[in-house]
Parts: sequence; C-alpha cells; structure tokens
Amino acid sequence: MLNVPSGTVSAEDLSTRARIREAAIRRFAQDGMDAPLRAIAADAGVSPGLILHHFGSRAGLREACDEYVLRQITENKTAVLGPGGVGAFLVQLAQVEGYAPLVGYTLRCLQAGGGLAEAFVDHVVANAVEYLEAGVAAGTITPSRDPVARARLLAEQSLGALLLQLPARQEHLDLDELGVWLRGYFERIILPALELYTNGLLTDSTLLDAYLEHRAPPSEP
Amino acid sequence: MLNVPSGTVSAEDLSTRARIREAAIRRFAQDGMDAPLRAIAADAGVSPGLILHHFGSRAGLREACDEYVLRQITENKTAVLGPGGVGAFLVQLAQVEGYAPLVGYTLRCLQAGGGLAEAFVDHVVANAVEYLEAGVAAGTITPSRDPVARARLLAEQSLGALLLQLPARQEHLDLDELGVWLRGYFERIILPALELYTNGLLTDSTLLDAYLEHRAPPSEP
DNA sequence: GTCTATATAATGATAGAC
DNA sequence: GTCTATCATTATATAGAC
Repeated sequence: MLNVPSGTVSAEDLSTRARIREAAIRRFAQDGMDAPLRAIAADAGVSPGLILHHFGSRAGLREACDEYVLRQITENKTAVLGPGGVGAFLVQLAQVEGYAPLVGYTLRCLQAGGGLAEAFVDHVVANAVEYLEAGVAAGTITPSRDPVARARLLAEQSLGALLLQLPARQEHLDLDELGVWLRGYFERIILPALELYTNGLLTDSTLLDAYLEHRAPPSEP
Repeated sequence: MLNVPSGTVSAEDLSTRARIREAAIRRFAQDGMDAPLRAIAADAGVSPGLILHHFGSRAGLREACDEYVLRQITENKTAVLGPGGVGAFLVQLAQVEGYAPLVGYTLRCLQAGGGLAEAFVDHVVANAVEYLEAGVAAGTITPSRDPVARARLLAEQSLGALLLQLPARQEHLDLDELGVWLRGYFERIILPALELYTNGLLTDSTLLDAYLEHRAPPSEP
C-alpha cells in the first residue's frame, strides 16, 4: 500500500558521512532545527570537528539533510492526500519501520522554515491537485471553480492543523511514539473531517453567492 | 466592528517596565522567540541589565509578554471565527493601528510553542464553539455529531494554514506589512474556503456512512 | 579521515557603582 | 532605577597532529 523505497537504513555499515546525516536527521527531528552539532556528533559517535570536515558548516549539514529527506519523500509515488488529508499519509509513513525520523524532520522543517518547507508543501499541493482531479473525473469529488487554489487550501489546512499539534510536546519529540501519537490525532479528527467534507458547514449558498456576485458583478450601470 | 480596547500604546510616556515589554513583543514578533535580550534592550533604549532587573530572567520576560498579549486578545469579545475562519479575524486585528505586534507575537508563539500557544488555541476553539452553536440555532450552519470536535478542527485548520504561510518570510516579519500580507492571503483562500464550507468536498456520503457503521456496528452476531 | 586543541563570537546572567 | 563591567557558558568554526 505504501510502496516504500529503501528508507532510513538501520544497519551500521554506512559511510561515516551517511551515519552523521542519519544522526542529524534524528536529532533535528527530536530536538528541533537548532540542535547543537555536539549532540549530533555524540549520537553518530564522531567528533564535532568531523561534521564540519564533511559538511563545511551547520548550514551545509542542514542542506544535505533537506535534500536527502525531500528525495526520500518525493520518491514515494503514493497519493499523499486521501479523505483524511495529508495527516493520514503521514500516519502511515510514520508507522513504517525507520520512517519516523523522516516524518519528524519534515514537521520540524515546516515549523522552522527553510528550503524543505516550501518544497514539501508544494509537493503535497501538486499531489493533491492530481488526487482531486481524479476524484472529480470519477464523480466522487465536487468540482471547483479554482482546483489548484482548493488543493492548496486543503493541503495547507491539513498540514497546518497537524503542525499545530506539535507545540504540546515540542520540547522533545519521541520518535518511537510518533506513529501512535499521529494515529491518535487522526482518530480524533476523522469524524468532523468526514462531516465537513461530506456536508460542508453552511446550510445554504448565501455567502458563496454573495462573494461570487461581488467578484463578477452583473452588467449594470 | 472590532470593539478594541486600548491596545499597544504608541506614546512614549510609559513606565520603563512597560516600554521594555512593548519592545520585547515587537522584537519577538519580528525575529522570533529567540531574539537576544540585547536587541530588545537597544529597541527600548535601555541597558541589557535593566531587563533582567525588572523581569528576573529571559523566561520572566516571556511570561510577562505572554500574559499581556493573551489578556489583550481575550478582552476582545468579537467573534473570532467567521465564515473565513480565524484568518479573517486576525486580518482585521492586524490592520488596526498598533495591533500588528500582537498578531505577530501570537503567530510566533504558535510557531515556537509555550504557554500562550495552547491557551490561545483553546480560546479560539471556545469562541468557535459558541459561534457555531449560534449558527446551528439560527439555521445557517449544519449541525454536527460532535460540535466541540468540529469547532476544534475548524479552528486548528484555519490557524494552522495561516501558520504555514509564515516560513516564506520567516527570517524577519515586517510588522508594517503584516496587515496587507494577511489580507492578501485571506483573499487568496476565500473562494475555495467558501466553496468547501458551502458544498463540501465529497459528492456523496459513502465514506462518512462507512465510518459511522464501522464505529457503531449494527447489532448482528 | 579522524581527532584534539584552540580561536572567536555571542549569549544569559551577576555584581557593584552611581 | 539605571548603567557599566565582567563572568561563565555555549556555540560554530579553524589549525594542525596523527
């Protein structure tokens, strides 16, 4: 169902550079993007200096992590947006063995900004456009006057709501519990989400009509 | 329409303590919650030591800012959730003279976590419950099987989507442009939002029905 | 490639003069 | 109340030995 590639390797037979990168991704996911290099070095079992020898600077390390994580996620051809929003996808992904660090890193990146953040959002939006388009063609999803804007809204709402859950446990993200935590959140919102997506929120189209009229006023002097 | 209290005072005739707090709120809003005390001191025209003399520590200053901002926002009895979500409210608020720092500070707090974050979300949720309840009673809003969960979902989606806009300009938030920036975002999403809230997203209730059945299975052996 | 030792800069916090 | 000077800590980054 998920069609995952190799993913975060668990074995120890990695090049030192790769081992540092893995440790960095885990640390960044757990403690946030300003985790000290010393902690990463300790996790990887190397000296702080070696990190700079391989990646030049802190920014270089971040770049390498961003590129790696984005590639891993982008390679996943799975539909990222289902009826439960992106959340459902991330729940699945986080529960696959070894993928929790990738999900955590992505969340931290959305929180802190930077290169991956916009790229990842754009990727999810593009995926949502496809998914919604297919649904409209199949007759299961309502057509929209602006499909791309709708896809972006839905994707950003789903991702944003998920991001907003982070502060509660923001100090330290436990990667071992990330999967079950995400699943709990998902189960908490699935009912109102399905209600909203099935019935909408408003009983009539007064507001929408008013906006459309105001936007494209009829030909009257 | 907004019924605003005194708000962020612009005059210079403030106690030094208050002037430091104002400067801190602006700095935190602009540069994030880890802005150095030295920068705040410079903005307030005092020495770094004086900040600690008044607030004890960095955490003490944050606490004072949190309390002040939360009180300012909570005192606003305006309905926080309209048809456009919380975004519409924050757009209004950010355009009121002198209120941009409060909005910016709130966004930074949602981003960084901490005391105000959860309190603010809870406040918005509580407000949304009231607003939706009144709408249901008036017949303009669809009833829900779980009104509180729905209110929370809508509030978190609105706030979260807004929060997700931040990374693009995360380095430095220009408080003078915050109002127009928020308005631009609001205008970008209003059409798909009204569509979603009016028509929903799914053409039939297959998914919702399936979930409800699975959740409360009929009495069969 | 890898480590140790060190340079440099910035920060939160303290002590004491005025 | 307010400032100046200083401390102690922590961080990134560099230099050079092995």
